[in-house]
Amino acid sequence: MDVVSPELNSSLPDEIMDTEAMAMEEDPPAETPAPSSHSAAEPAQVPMETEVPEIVSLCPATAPTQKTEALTTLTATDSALCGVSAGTQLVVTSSSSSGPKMATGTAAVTAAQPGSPVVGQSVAKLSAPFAPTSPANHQLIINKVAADGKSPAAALLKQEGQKLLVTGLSKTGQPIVLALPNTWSKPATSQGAGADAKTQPTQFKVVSAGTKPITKKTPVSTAGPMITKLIITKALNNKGLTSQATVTPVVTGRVLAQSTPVTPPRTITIGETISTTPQSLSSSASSNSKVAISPLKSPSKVTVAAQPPNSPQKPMAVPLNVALGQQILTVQQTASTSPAKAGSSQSTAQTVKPVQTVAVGGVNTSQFKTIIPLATPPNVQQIQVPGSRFHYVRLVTATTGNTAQTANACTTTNPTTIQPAKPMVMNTAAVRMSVPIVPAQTVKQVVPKPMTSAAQVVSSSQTQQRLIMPAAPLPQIQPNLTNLPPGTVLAPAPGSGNMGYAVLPAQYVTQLQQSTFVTLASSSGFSAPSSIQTQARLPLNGLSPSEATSRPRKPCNCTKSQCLKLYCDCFANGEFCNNCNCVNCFNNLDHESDRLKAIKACLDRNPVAFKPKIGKGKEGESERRHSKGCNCKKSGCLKNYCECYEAKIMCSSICKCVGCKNFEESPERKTLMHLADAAEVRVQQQTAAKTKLSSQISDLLTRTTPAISSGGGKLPYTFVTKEVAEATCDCLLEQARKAERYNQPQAVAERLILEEFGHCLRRIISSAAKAKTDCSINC
DNA sequence: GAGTTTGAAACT
DNA sequence: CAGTTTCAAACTC
Repeated sequence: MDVVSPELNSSLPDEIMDTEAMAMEEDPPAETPAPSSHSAAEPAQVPMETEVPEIVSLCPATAPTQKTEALTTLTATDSALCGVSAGTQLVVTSSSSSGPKMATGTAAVTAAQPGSPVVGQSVAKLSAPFAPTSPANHQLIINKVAADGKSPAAALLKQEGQKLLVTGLSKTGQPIVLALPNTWSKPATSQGAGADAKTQPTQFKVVSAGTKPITKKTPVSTAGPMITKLIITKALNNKGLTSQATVTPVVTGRVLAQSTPVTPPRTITIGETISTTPQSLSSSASSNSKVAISPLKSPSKVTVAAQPPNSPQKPMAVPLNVALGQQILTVQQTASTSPAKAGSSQSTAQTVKPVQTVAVGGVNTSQFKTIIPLATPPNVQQIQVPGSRFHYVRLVTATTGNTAQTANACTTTNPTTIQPAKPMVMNTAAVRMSVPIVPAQTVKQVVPKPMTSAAQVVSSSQTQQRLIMPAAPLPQIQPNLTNLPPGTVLAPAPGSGNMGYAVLPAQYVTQLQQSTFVTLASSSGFSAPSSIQTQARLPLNGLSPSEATSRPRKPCNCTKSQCLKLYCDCFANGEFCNNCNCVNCFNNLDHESDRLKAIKACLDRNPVAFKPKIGKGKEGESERRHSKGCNCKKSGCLKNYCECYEAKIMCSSICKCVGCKNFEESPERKTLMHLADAAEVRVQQQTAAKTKLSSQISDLLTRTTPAISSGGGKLPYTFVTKEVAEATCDCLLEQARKAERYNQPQAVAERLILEEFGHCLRRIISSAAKAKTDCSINC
């Protein structure tokens, strides 16, 4: 598979690079030692990267004979994993044998495939010594085994009892879930197979969706620095549910190639079945028991959003039509609502999951990395990088053969959901695309706005999405990807033909994420909503995640900038204009070329133009502060003209403002804050009151809604019917006549009438209550 | 809603 | 880098 050129890699954001950094150039696949050898104590030399915990790359070398395609790539950074990589060998064994039979407790990850070459030497090694077992059980168990059983890495894992959940899709769309149980430390039964038999490795259950046959052998990218993140790439051979899992080549760095026959989706669970760890997604970020695979410094936690296995029982297919160029790709997402099935080989669902989401959670949920590859070629991987406003989409082309296969799989899975679409003709060489596409705030759980441009994503429903990319080749622009806003199309990687880097607009991703998350939520039993929201909530420009999430993007009103300058908030936020009031807007895919140029121009002027302005301040200072500081002169920094005030932060030492009143002790600021708080409270109260009133009215209507009787409109619970009103009036008139008859004063007459009215009301109410009671009894 | 004010972005 | 202009949002009436 073709991979991004080194140049592009170098230009990628750090987060991305970290993920990719694992490139295992050192060990060509062919030279990869046999799995058995890996099981030995020989520790792989893993390049350590900075503070980030060493990353383990579970990338088996590609067997010379294997023709494979890049599949699922899991990237994770974790101390535990790092420890593993550094000190121990990771053998990934995919095996159909039942999980219980698998050895557990060691630091080795084994991928079962007899005879399959294993692991890159650079780090963790993937070996495949599993006796192929029952096909029905498409479990891949990755056992982490210390070479000598005393590996520090193993110890680390045991000590922390971390949990690793990795879910992803193979390139062919097969979901792969790696779950590292928090029961790391718990010794399990020894594994009889492989060199790991002596060890007591913790079990990794790897269940993946069936893979497709890959006809093409793609080059593996060796370029790029060593990754600090864990990259697990694996292809499973599920052919006919009986085939052996094949761990193939891996990719150092980026894309893994692998050839495997198409099979039902499999879920790879490390350590535990998904069903046993339902909380993983939702609570992963906050759970200390989990191993954090994070590009950031989160040594103790690794949270990887899992892509739930397809479940035949309740498949939720989310077809995604992607038009790249003039071609349309159909991507279908299938979610399973029955997590228990995840671990079983029967996961079976014939469907292929095109979308892969890998969320690498940092500490406290604020750091994530999400990769959502689309099953169809090119695979689209969404990467949510912690600390970045943008979401990155990684597009990996697949072979045409795969494309057809994917389409078929989708059809098989859920024909009704499949959208007629042309398979995209891709170059045989796979191209990885990594570009920021969406500001974090856009990844919120809100209904995406409909795209106004035909060239943009069209979402006809929650289950259908269409990405349309410009047909014309885009300029060979390779802006600084680190700060690249959405919508950019990058120059094609060498050998990738026309393929380029396409940046999807925020809406695209929002929609895509929604569907993906829904899929995740419905399957595997995780509390998807929470996890999704957690993932989606990244700090944006100083706004708390909740704020960013709840605040809808304001439409711009640009008239002269064509929305291609930072004046435009949409553009500045890396979004396409959508439902805006702008005039002559170029901030859309219709003008992708111009947009790219504008982006490049902005980046030329300011390399960090698209980075959040609100970031962490110096130590000891406020947690959040404006990266550049404001320059207010007249507003006293107490109006929204001031970017600091607007972000609800106080001015800092780097501000150049004049007459600043936006500081902690400022009485004006306090007053404003109080007023603002009071106003907010009022609004909340009003909202609550309205809600309550509405609820009460609704409830009242519900309770008093009369059932129409057959007799002409009489309603059992109606207090005042026509007859009752007439009778009441008669009573009142009778009182009036009585007063008149006895020449009573008017005041007395009025009193008599009112009293009678009161009597009538009481009788009406009493009758109504009785009728209601009777009805409730009879009905 | 029109006009004004404001400060960031863009330009020189 | 500083000064000026442009621009769109925030604000006022």
